[in-house]
Amino acid sequence: MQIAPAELEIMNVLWDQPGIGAAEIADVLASDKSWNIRTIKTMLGRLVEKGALETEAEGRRYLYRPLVKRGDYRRKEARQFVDRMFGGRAAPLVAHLADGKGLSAEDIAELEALLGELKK
Amino acid sequence: MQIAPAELEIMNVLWDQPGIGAAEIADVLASDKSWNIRTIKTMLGRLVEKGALETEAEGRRYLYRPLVKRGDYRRKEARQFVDRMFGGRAAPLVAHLADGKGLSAEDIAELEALLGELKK
DNA sequence: GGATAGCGACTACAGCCGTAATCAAAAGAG
DNA sequence: CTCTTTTGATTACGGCTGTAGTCGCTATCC
Repeated sequence: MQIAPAELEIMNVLWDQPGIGAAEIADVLASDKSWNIRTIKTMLGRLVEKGALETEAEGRRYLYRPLVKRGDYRRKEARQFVDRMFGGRAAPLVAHLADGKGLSAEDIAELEALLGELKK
Repeated sequence: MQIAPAELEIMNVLWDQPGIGAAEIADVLASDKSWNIRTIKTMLGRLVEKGALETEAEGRRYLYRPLVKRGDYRRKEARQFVDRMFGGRAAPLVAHLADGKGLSAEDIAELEALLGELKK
């Protein structure tokens, strides 16, 4: 399943707070996006159509809930991205992030811990 | 500048072998894509229009050469991707790749070396 | 020297995306 | 009950993508 960038913003809200309605989503997004509520509803409709969300009627409105797990989606996208951009090699990706100062000290510590895990 | 996935395939060929023509690109891609030469030419045209490629006339054909550096492009895309999918944190991305067995032993070794560098 | 093959330029077209407007129904305001 | 507001449903529309087809020109093969 294919989730467009703008749709992903909606999914992110719903992954954090499953089971809310269009208006609540608009409220959450209002802080950094200036999307018309219409726009949000259009994207909700498309996401339902795609099978990424399910709806539950609550009175005369819908509550939305993800059908796709955030982790699963991220995993799939991460692999696709690494394949497209780096021929499937993860190391160059990290190298690029590092190079562009995309890694905080915290990230580095976390990565070290991760690698420790992986070596076992 | 925005390079679409299919266009990126073309760019990858040209980053490896700058200064070749449409037919050569088609040859290189023939192994894993089944793109009509027309399709390739269309994408070349769009890439030139976007400023991602420059052309040099050689007789009655063009040779193409990237104007965008592979490293620069990758860096930008990597950051965008991490922002979109992981809220800007690189560690979760690597964790996901690891989880899905996207990391070879070689990758892990490479990452360790990288982290060693970064800690300095 | 006429037919053919290969080239770039232009055109096509459907599907997806971002961004919404319009519409109809229902629910609440008076 | 009638008017307004809210909500989902349907429709719009231009730009980007993937995937070519057509046109006109020129170099080349008989």
